[in-house]
Amino acid sequence: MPELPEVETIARGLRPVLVGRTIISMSIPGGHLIRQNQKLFQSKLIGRRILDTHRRGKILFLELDDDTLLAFHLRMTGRLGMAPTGRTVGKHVHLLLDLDNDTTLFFQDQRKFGTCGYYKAEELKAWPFYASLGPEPFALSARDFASMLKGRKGRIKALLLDQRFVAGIGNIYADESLFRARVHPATPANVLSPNKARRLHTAIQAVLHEAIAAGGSSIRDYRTASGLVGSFQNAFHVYGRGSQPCTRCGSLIQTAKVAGRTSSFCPRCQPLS
DNA sequence: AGACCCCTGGAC
DNA sequence: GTCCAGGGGTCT
Repeated sequence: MPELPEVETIARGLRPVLVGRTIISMSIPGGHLIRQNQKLFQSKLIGRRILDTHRRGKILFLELDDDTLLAFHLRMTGRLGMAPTGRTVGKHVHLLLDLDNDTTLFFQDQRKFGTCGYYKAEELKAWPFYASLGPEPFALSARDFASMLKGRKGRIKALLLDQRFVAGIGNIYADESLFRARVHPATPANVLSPNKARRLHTAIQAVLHEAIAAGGSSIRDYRTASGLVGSFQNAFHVYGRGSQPCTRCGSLIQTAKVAGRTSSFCPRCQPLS
């Protein structure tokens, strides 16, 4: 599932092949997943040059040359990739942007949870989800993180998954960060000791950095912009490892629903204090 | 805080 | 055939 490291990997992979290219034609098979009127969408995008790519939380942006942006949210199974123009890309393709060098950017999404939206830069803050995003994890100091936990009675796992609290973390990286910090996912945020809060902050940044360096985690669907699998799934300690032995202590990894999500943790390394 | 919804396909 | 995966929206 594309979370921060996967979206960052895609944004970096697309940058060298998209920057400077102009959109010369496009198609919207099926018409799903586009947040705006299709004709309007089409009339705005043809002729636009792509200036850069960037990521905010789990959103991937293409910056266009008239101070507008194309925003992709890949949700569960969304995928962005490049192909020679005209080549059949496969099933579940919802948007094709043909570029001026006989390549095509495609947006594929088996489960159709993903979205694509077109925004004027100054109108972006009118998108409620974007406007309410919390800080980027790498821009968050340990001190600020600790103070954000104060007064939050909810469970720490729910908070990590809340994009308004901190942007970009999903189920995989929440579980892996909590394991590394030795914090139980159901711990109320406001009872975390200063020491544990600091460990968790360190763990989040380390896990995300390592996952980006590994090109993300490929459980099933995720691929980089050039179609490669990531490798961070090989470094998982808890995610998807229910009833397998803990890599640290050998206890069996447990699973439980926390914040409506399957959560994997080591009952011995991550005691509920 | 939890339930349901969106959607498809893999596991059983 | 049933269950499950889960990001975000919405409703209770």
